[in-house]
Amino acid sequence: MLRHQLRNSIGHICSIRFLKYHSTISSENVLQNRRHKTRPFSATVLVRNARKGSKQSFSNDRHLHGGSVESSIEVFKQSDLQHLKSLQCYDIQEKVSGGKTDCPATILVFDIETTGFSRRGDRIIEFAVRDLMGGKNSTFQTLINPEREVKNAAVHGISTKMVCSSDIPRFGEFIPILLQYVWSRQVAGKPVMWVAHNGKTFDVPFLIFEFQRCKQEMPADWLFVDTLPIARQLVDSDGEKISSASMKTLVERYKIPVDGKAHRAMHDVTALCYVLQKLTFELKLTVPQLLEKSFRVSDITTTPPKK
DNA sequence: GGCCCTCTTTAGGGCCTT
Repeated sequence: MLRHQLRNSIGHICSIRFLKYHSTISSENVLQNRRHKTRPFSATVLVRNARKGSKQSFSNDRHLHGGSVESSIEVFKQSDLQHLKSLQCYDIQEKVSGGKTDCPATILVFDIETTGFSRRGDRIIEFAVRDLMGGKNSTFQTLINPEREVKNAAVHGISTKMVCSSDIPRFGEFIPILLQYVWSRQVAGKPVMWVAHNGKTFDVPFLIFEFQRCKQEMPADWLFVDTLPIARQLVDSDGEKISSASMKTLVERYKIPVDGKAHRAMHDVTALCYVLQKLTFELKLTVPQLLEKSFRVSDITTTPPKK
């Protein structure tokens, strides 16, 4: 039995366990040859200040532009982390010593906040991602300027005033920052596997439409995994399939001690990291099996967004 | 809007995401 054990940056102690490595799908199968190496994330993007006509520099350094772009955000309390550590079955630190693992993909857990549910009519206003491998700069989040009123601030607490500002990057300005982040995390010869809850019908189509609006193409070697259909395979104590597979239900099921505000992107990303760990352990899912369940942008049916 | 389930498949309703 070969285990893939990953470490994320949640206090450097969280782990994810995948049982039974018997891949029928290899990195080479899912990734076109690339020569990326893991690099420090130091994206610098010139963004024109629409109001002042000047140029500003964005990077992933902490607390830039009024906190709109941040890294390494801690959401869970240390006491809660100790509780979670006690639930682990092994010591992840040993398995990732040397900073290398045999995991066949770079796993990026992500979440977005939007102005609503319509992929065509609404826009992304916040993006957060966490590389399960952890380490320095493993997290990344930013507000995004939708250039329109935010009418659902009651849901996530993100107001029009917070995002419709010249110092908040528009999505087109965010894309090169995102690509630089991914580039800094991607391991040579291995694919990037994006993970989101209900990603196939929400997060990923939103990303696709935003890229289309900006006339940009998403990298062909990006794969996506939706945890919602996976979670729907869970059964309750009576052996019946669970009636709800929402994030709220899963957080309660696994007794994940969340802190902070739900429906903020990084909060939900951190919760999903724990859910993914518990989910894959309970269903005995390996990373190769997750890769087999993954889909590509080309698998999503889309029509051009309305302008 | 896509997916899943059932009282179904020539359909309808609920879930899930903000």
